[in-house]
Amino acid sequence: MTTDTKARERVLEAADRLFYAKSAHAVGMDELRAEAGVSLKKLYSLFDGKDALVEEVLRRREEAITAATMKYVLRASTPEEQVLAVFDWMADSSGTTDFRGCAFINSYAELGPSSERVTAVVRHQKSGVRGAIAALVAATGRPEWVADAIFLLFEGAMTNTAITVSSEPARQAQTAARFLLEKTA
Amino acid sequence: MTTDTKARERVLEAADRLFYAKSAHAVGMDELRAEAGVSLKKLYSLFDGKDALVEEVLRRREEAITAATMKYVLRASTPEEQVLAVFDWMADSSGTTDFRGCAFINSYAELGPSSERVTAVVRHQKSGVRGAIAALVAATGRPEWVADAIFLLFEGAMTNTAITVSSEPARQAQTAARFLLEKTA
DNA sequence: TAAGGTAGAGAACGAGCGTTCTCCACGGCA
DNA sequence: TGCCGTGGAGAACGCTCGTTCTCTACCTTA
Repeated sequence: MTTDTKARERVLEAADRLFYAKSAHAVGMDELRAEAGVSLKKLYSLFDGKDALVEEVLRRREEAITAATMKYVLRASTPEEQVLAVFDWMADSSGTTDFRGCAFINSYAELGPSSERVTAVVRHQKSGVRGAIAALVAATGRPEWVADAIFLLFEGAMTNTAITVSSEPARQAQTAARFLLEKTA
Repeated sequence: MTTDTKARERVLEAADRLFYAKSAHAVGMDELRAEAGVSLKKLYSLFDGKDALVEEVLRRREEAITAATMKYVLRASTPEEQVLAVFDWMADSSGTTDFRGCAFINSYAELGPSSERVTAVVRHQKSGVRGAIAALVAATGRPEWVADAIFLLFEGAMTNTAITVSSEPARQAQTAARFLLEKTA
């Protein structure tokens, strides 16, 4: 049904926004119901409870973030600039006041110990990001350890842009990544 | 009273261990009471509720981590090796199976949105680590942006050693930091 | 020994949660 | 028009949690 698909999307959008902003355990199903504009009955007919909803939100966000970052990457012309573009995405994203860092790291911190499935989704996203950066770096002809370093700079900058509420860490990471690319040319 | 001091320390030690391992909201006050071997009455006579306990645990952990890391740093002979020693601490720490990454990032993810005080403690720890690394790097004569980069490598490696359950990220970050120091000599 | 105070064990309380159930209004169809 | 099924609103349920209260045993002291 189209109405079901739309309601589903409204729930996922609201859940993504609320879980990310307030952490999952701080968002009740009733608050989510109100935000999505559906009844509790429909909510539970669309999803198998809160745990399943959290997992689906994370999987959906993984796709959305990948797509958003790729927009920045593909806009760049040289392979080196493509690598550095991921930090432009981060700097722009952290400009919004509701930036809270990496949703996967956050979910791992909150739910990882109690949910093997959340842990699996988080590991999947991390290996995906690492692989994507590795591919971009490989296209520049640099060795793999440079990709490892840039991935870790990316991860460190994600958490610290959130904590410091500033895009500075994103720019600092970009500066370091540029240096690594230059000195390994 | 000595008995109060000892009970206090037992509670803090148990709280630190349990909160870190399972996240704060997943640990009940009764579980904590059992683990610390005190009565609920004593627990509430020693601390002003769970929120205050979480904050005190974080402050205590900040001191403990700083001291533990400094042991590694002071063991090294040259300024450059002192900088790199922080990654030895991380690699060794992540060897324990109960390593869960940075307790401050984890707490920020879980409690930051709902607790301004937790956020303040986390910011304090992050600026402390950043300042400590900056001081070590300054002692080597390198520019400050190198310190920024090494701090972000450190942060990224902390989360990813936990998620991947491996000390590889710590070593990768160390390799990158060594490269940065060499090329800015 | 008797009294009083202290501390532990754990019951009790109130709130909030995830989830299910009840009730009713409404719309399609014979 | 009368019936049935669908879906929404929100009450209800069972559970867990943080916090407080009650009761009792024990230790101290006059």
